Formats: sequence, structure tokens, C-alpha cells
Amino acid sequence: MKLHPRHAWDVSPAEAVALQKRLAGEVVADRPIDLRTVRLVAGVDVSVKQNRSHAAIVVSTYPDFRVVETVTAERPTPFPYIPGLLSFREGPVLEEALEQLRSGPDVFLFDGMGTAHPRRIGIACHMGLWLERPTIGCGKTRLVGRNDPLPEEKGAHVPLVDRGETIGAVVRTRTGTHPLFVSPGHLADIPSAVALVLACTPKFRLPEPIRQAHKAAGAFG
DNA sequence: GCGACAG
DNA sequence: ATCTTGTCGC
Repeated sequence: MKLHPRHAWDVSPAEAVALQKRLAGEVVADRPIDLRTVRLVAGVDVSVKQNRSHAAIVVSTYPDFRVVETVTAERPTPFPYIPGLLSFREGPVLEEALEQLRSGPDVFLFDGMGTAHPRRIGIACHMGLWLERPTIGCGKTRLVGRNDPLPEEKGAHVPLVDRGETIGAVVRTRTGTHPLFVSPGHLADIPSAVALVLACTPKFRLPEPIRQAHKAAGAFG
């Protein structure tokens, strides 16, 4: 599908931070997603094997999760893992995979943060600018922010707060398991991001689209 | 200076 | 993330 790149990926860590500070102002993270209009949901994931990065995007129907399209891409891993700069490591291979999409997903679920990021521009926000479509960040562990105790029951969620700002939510997608860190990417907001993630998690801890993408990217775990 | 730190 | 077997718990 058509992408809208804002800059080249071949930059230094210092330049990457400068780019994030500029791009953060373009992210729209206060717009509800109308779940009644969602028909197709994409799961996005990247796995790294030696020096190669493998990306997979799996598009499924919503809310029954029948796979309708899978695209993959493979490239040399271009950037080290630096907390806060994940986009610059996974962005290039994701760009190559996203270009191949022919179905038009209504929303994209990313394995990583959205606004729950030091500069409020995690990978879901960043790629959301490339896509100009709704995106949601769904991380398995915390990058930044603090939260009050979370009830053990599936569906429970509490605000994730950083420097006095609510940047996302900690969500229990399954009773008695570690929670997910959910935040809006681009063209989404916190309540609808939480609602969609829960609606995409009928059985396991991770949303169905992300599980599918994780498999297609060739990861184990 | 010290601790924290998505994937 | 990845390297890796069996094992504890719902």
C-alpha cells in the first residue's frame, strides 16, 4: 500500500532523537477509533536472526480473525537495539513489508509502544505517520511510565502515567498473566486502543493479529 | 554518578 | 529480541 515516508532511516542515534522530537508533534493520539467500522485488522512483528531482520504483517478479518493476507520482508539489521530508538532498527524492513500490502487494514497492531515512549513516539506512532492510518502500540513489557496496582481479572486496565501525563494503559488481557502495555499510535486514542486490544484477545495473552504476525515472522520464544 | 531501559 | 528442556500451573 502507499506509504508516506518523512525521512531516511540511515541516521545516527543523535539524529534519530532529533527526528523523533520533530515528528512527535505530527502524531494524532486523541482520536477515537470507531470499532463498529473496523473490518480488517493487521498484526505487525519483526524477528531478528543473526544479522537479518524478518518482518511479517498478517491481515485478518475482525472480529472473527480469518487471515486474508500475509506479507513478509527480509533485510540486514541496520541499527542496534537502543531503548527508545526501536523504529530505526525495525522501520526499514517494516517499510518494505508494508509496501506489499494490497488489502487495506482499518487498523494496525504493533509489537511495541505507541505514545508510551520517552518522546511520545514509539514505533506504532512512527509507522502510523508512514501509513496515515490508525495504529496501536501493544508492548509486553514497560518502557516508561508508572501505574497503580492492576486487578487480576481479564479486562482490567489502569492508566500508565509518565511525568504527570497519561500515555497509555496497562491491560490484563488474560486472568492471572502479565499485563500488556497499550498505547495509541497514530489516529487513535487510549480508550479505543484498549477496547480494540481486548476485542482482539479472545483466548491468549497476546492479540490474535500479533500472534499471527509473530508466527509468520519466524519467531519462537 | 546511579538506575531504567519496547524489541 | 535470541540462546534453549523440562516443567509447573490453570
